[in-house]
This record gives sequence, structure tokens and C-alpha cells, in this order.
Amino acid sequence: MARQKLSRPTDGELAILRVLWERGPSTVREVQEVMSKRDADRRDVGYTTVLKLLQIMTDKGFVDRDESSRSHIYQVRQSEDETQRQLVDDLLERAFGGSTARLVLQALHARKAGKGELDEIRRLLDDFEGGR
Amino acid sequence: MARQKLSRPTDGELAILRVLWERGPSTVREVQEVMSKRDADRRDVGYTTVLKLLQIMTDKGFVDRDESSRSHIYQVRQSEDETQRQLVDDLLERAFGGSTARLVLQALHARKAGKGELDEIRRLLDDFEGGR
DNA sequence: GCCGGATTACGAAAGACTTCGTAACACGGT
DNA sequence: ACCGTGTTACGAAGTCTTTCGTAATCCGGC
Repeated sequence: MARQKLSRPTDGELAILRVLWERGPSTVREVQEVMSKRDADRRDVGYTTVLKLLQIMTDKGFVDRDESSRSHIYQVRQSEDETQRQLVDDLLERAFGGSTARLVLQALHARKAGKGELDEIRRLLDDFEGGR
Repeated sequence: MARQKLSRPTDGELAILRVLWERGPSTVREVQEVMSKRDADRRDVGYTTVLKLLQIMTDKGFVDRDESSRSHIYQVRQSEDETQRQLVDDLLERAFGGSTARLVLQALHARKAGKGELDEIRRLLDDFEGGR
């Protein structure tokens, strides 16, 4: 019963997607436990909350559900890359007037990227320009 | 009657912020007209909707209101840079596990950045590394 | 001083998001 | 076959966001 084609995941949904990207296909309990440990500081999310979100995400088409075993197993439908690309593209449009350079500039300022990261970014630029 | 210190602007709020960044201090009508022209394709936002959003944004502390003239004049409180930095930092945290390099990579892929933009980004990297 | 047009203020409706209580269901052990 | 535990299903509450109808207010012109 898929509802819509593509919208961006909400904050709660994204938190779950990150767990699924990291762990691969998982049950509700597995997701919930990782989230409880990860955000030990924040108030942790209840089991049925995670379940509900996963049900909604199934409905939206963000994840697939394998119901063959007692505990259903959820897995992402879109790769981490695709989702991140979509999110950054969306932000680019909504807040940066489409200027990639400007977004990169602000990203560098937001987290004082260290030398290692700067070098890595340079390498990305070379690769990107080379393989076009 | 400020309500909160810092949260990210919603989509509707961001659309208005972009107009204020571009035009500088503006009245409701000015903002509304720019938005109507800009999003000629999308259903345009009504006057009282823009007004309401600006009132809410005043409440949240995103904008200041000058009530000295008949038509109130709104202006941003936080610079475009600061806001964009906050947004990109937020996305970095929520979706990229804090990896700036990964975000840049996906940004490059999302919009096939042209040679011009790539060069500009390289220049940014040089400046950034030089002036630390 | 009054009227009309524009502006602001107020509140409500509709939808999305998050949370959780509770019921229904499934399964393993005894 | 029954019970207890764990899982899924359902629905509702509370908040936030966007939208807009309507009332109240202001001001310039007559």
C-alpha cells in the first residue's frame, strides 16, 4: 500500500535509516536497541514508536518488510548514497539557490574540517573531474 | 515574546528567508509578490499566509519587526551565512555522520557540477587551508 | 469627521509527525 | 491444551506547520 513516490524522510525516519544502513536488514528490536545505545543522552525512543515508524516507512516505500519470520525484517529500499544525494540536492535547492560551491563553503566552515578531510575532498574533486 | 533559541527554519520559513536575504528588509506585500513571481509554477502563497509566517518567525526570533511605519518591515536576524551553516551542519549530523567529505561527494553527484564550479571549490579549499 | 482600501491580529482547520497505550496475535515450553 | 512472553496492529493524543477566513485597526482623501 505504497502512498507516495518520493519525499524526504523525516527526522525520525532518517534516524532509523541510519541504523539500517549500518546494520543491514534488521528487526524492530535490533533497530530500537541500537538507537537506545546511540542516543544514550537523548530520551530514547520506545519500541512501539520504532515499530510504527517502520510501518509508516514501509507504506511510504522507504523500506521493504520481510514477513516470513516471526519478527519481521526491514531493509532499506534506496541506497545510502541515493538518499544522501536526494537530501543534499533538496537542501541545495531550498537554501543555497543551487550553488554547490556555496554549500561546500558553508560545510567547511560549519565543521572546521581538518587537513585530512580537506585532502580527501581534493582527491574527490580530482576523481570527479577525471572520470567524467 | 521569543519562544526558542535555535531550531531550523521550516520549508515555508526558509522560502521567506531567501526573499529577505535577497531584498533586505521588506514588507509583507513585497515578500509575497516576490514569492508569487518566483514560484509561478507552484500554487502561490496567499498574503495572510506570508503575514502569519512572518509573525511566527518574529516569535521564533528568526526576524525582527520594525513597527514604526504603517506597514511593518521585517528583516532577518541571522545572516544568510550563519543560517546556511546551521542547516548544513544539521544535515551533516543527521544524515552524514558528520563526514564533510562524504557530503561534498554527494553534492557533486547530485548536481553534475560543471568545470567552473569545480574550480571555484578548489579555490575555496585553498583559501580555507591558507587562512587558518 | 467619515469612508474605503490596505494592513495586522486572531483563531481555526487540515495535514503531517511522533509518541504511546492497548488489543490482537504467534509461538515455545510445560 | 494452556500460559507467558514477545511481536504486530490499531488508533488516538499532542505538537507542529501551513493555510486562510474574518475581524479589528490604521490612514489618506474627501
